[in-house]
Amino acid sequence: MFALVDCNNFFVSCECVFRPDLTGKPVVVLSNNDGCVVSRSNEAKKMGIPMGAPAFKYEPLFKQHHVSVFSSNFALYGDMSHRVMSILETLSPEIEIYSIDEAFLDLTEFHNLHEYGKRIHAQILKWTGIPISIGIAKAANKIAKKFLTETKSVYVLDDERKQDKALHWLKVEDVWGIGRTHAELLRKKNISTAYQFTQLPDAWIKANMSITGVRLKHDLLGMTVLSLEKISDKKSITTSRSFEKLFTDLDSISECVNTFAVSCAEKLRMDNLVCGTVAVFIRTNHFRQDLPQYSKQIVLPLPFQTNSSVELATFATQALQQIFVKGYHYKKAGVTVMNLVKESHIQPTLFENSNPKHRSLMETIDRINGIYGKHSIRLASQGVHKVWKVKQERISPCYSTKLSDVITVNV
DNA sequence: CAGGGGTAGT
DNA sequence: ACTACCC
Repeated sequence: MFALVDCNNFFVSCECVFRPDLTGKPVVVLSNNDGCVVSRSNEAKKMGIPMGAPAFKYEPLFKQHHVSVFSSNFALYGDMSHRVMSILETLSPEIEIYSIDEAFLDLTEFHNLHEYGKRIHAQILKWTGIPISIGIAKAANKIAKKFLTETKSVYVLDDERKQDKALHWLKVEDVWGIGRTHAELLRKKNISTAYQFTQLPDAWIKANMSITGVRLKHDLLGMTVLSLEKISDKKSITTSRSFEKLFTDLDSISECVNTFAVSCAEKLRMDNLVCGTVAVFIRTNHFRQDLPQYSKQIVLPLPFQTNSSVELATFATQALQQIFVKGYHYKKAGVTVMNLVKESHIQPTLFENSNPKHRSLMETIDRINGIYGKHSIRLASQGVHKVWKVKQERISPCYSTKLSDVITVNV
């Protein structure tokens, strides 16, 4: 038996741990740049604020109903996630961390699973303040997440009857693995429950939803025995941002792309990885239907594997020059590094002998930036005056990761 | 005035 | 290159 543990309204719950006065009130957390709603308290959900709602459109509603609005504080959420996961690690012999707020546990060796689930729930709540939901089922599939998490805090699907009931109850659009497009397709075919989906012929599913759809059907029917997946190595790293305004000139975008490339290089070095390929994309604002649209990505294989900020920035700039077209208003760009390899497994090339390039220079820069702040030393190509900033007007303190933000308790 | 970071399949 | 999906 496996458990799926899911933190309830995770980002909002993190904020409420340190603001208990907000418990039971409408609270939302916004995405980067204060763009969209990405986490909602139950009260905010009840008010009809949808997931992904653009903040500017809902500003009047926030005001009117005194909704507490927070910018995203990933230092806080990352730390709270780490706390939850480390406790879970002590409660199960094996755990697969699926995302910042979800994990699978192997409970094979435990008896009285309902009881054990309640114990996990109580301990996480008491030690972190985060409420969680736990679904326990035969396979580590994501079968009825909704069923498991919306009925009560612990739900055990331990026999055929309950499994079947879940399939009938679960709306097809709520199945993990069925997104907007396929949900609509299935609706048109009058398929509304997960059970009805499992009754479709494999051939139809394969033709319309590809091999992943067929696998999903088999997972739902319990035909596949899944187990905890090895936490796999990262396959790519992306840094991308929307710009604060529309850019039309190559120079401005180039400064951004250089900064993204440097950020990717830093992430690579943090994981002791090098990359063999870099990709760059740029795109216009697709909400502006009054402006001509353009979106392009280019993939550039590198002549040698590297994690040097200097090299990656140089190659990313070259790539950008190949896809930049004058005359468009650009809104977003990004850099992705791929073909990641451990630094210790570098394939030496015939004509390059200092791999990864600039090693000691990068170590020095990382150390200095670690002491004096992120962009203390940067490439001139990142822009001399420009400091990259995201809109975060309503960010909460870093209660648990920054000494000066630790709360004071008056006794 | 509308996010960012991933994976997999065709 | 593009689509669909996940959080």
